[in-house]
Amino acid sequence: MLGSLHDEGAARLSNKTYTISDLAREFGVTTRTIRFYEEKGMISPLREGQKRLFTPSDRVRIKLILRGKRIGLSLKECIEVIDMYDPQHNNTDQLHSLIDTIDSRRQTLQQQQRDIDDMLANLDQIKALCERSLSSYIAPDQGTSNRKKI
DNA sequence: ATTCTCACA
DNA sequence: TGTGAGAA
Repeated sequence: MLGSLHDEGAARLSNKTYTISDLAREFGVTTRTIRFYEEKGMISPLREGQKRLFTPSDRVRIKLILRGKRIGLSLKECIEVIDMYDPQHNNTDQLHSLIDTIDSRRQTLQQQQRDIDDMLANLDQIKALCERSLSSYIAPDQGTSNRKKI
């Protein structure tokens, strides 16, 4: 937020950079997570000594990774989509590929929904069995139960 | 505050 | 797909 004048080397070429904690804060993830993505080859921040320097482009990549994650894409799927982006062209290939990935995701989700519906139905069925079983026990004799103690 | 590595779910 | 601990 604050234009920083206190960084000797960093800001002189109008090259904005971010520290790992800058981006972690901005995106609401831990620094650990960002390092993890780097380890997976999803981003390649510059180095200044040991410190990572993230460029605006790294920042966008992280934003896209997180966006993909939100719709349930695997990290691998996120990369596949992102790496297909080519600023020089139409990116119709990328878009078609993304649509395929989304369709695939929908299929998985719908199958899971069917599985859940199925389990829910089974649950209800077994519960009904239990309740029938219980009522067959207490039905014969309800009057003289044991609640007169105290 | 950041980095790395190893372990762990 | 990440998190936590310990050391530098």
